[in-house]
Amino acid sequence: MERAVRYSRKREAILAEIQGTSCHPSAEWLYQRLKPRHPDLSLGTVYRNLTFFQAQGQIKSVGVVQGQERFDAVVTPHSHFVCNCCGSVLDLPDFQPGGDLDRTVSWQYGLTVERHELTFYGLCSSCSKQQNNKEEPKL
Amino acid sequence: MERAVRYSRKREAILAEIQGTSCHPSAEWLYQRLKPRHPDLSLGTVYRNLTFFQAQGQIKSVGVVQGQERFDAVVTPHSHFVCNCCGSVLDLPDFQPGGDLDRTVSWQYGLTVERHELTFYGLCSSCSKQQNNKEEPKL
DNA sequence: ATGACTGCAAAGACTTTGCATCTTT
DNA sequence: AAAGATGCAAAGTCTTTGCAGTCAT
Repeated sequence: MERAVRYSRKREAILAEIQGTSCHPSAEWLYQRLKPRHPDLSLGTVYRNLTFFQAQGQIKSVGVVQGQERFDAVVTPHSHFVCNCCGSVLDLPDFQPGGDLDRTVSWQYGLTVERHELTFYGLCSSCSKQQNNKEEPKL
Repeated sequence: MERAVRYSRKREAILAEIQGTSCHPSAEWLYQRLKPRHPDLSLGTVYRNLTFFQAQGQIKSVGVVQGQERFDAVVTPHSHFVCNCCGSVLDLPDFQPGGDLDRTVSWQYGLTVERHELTFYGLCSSCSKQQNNKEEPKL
C-alpha cells in the first residue's frame, strides 16, 4: 500500500523557502531562516523534509560543499559554480554540455546513466576581490 | 619559512595505495587496506596525509559519495561516473567537455574559475543487472 | 637535537533516528 | 480514530585535532 502524504504547515514553509532563494541552501540555513516564524521547528524536520522533497523530485541535491549538503529547487538541467572560499553556489544556466551526453556515455560504457552534473570551482567575484586579504581558500 | 617535509614510510604506503587502485578510495578504504601491513596505522594519519597530498597536488578529491569523500591519484582532467547503488566511482577518460570551458565561464560570469568536474550518475553495469533484486538505489 | 610525523582518543560537525506527542484527514 | 508529521534528544558517521611519544634529518 502506498503511504499517504498529509499536509503540513512546516513542510510547506520549508519548500517555499527553498524555492524562494537562489542560494542553494543547506539544512542548517533553512532551519535558521525559518526559526523566527516557526519557533518550534526542529532541525530533524528540515532534514526529513529535504529527504522527502528529493524523493518526490521537487528538489535535488547539488552536492556537499564545505561539509554541508546543498539543495536546489530548480530541477531542470543546469550547471553550477561553487566558490572554494565562501562556499556560495551559483547557477550557470548556459553551460549544459550539448546533446544526449547521458545516452552516449550509457552506450559507450555499458552503464545506466540517469543524469550528470557539471560543476565549476574557483573564487566568486566577491572573494576574488578580497583574495589578498586574510583568508586562504580551502583547497 | 617553508615547512620542511620529511620522509615517512606510512605516507609513502598511503600514496602508493591510492595510486595503485582505480577505485577512487575513501579514507576508511585505505585504512582497512593498509592495516594488515601497517598494524599500528591510525585513521587520523590517513586523513592527515590525504589533506597533505591534496595540498601538494598529488591527489584530488572526487567529491563525497554516500557520505564519504573519495580521492583520485589521476590529477589530469577527466570525468567520472558514480553508481547510485553501490557507490563505485569509474573514470570516463573520453568525456571532457571541449576547450577552454573554464576560461569561458570565467569571462562570461566574472568568476575566477579554477577547474570543473563533470560527473555522471546512475547504475553501474553490475548493479543494473541486479536491479530487480532487493536493494533500492539511494536517491 | 630539532621539528615533522604518528597513535590514540576525544572532540567536532553534520545527519539520522526512536519515541512520545501533536496534526491532518 | 488512524496514521502521518514533528520535537526533542540521543545516537550514528565521518572527519578533525590536541598531546605525548616516535622518527627522520
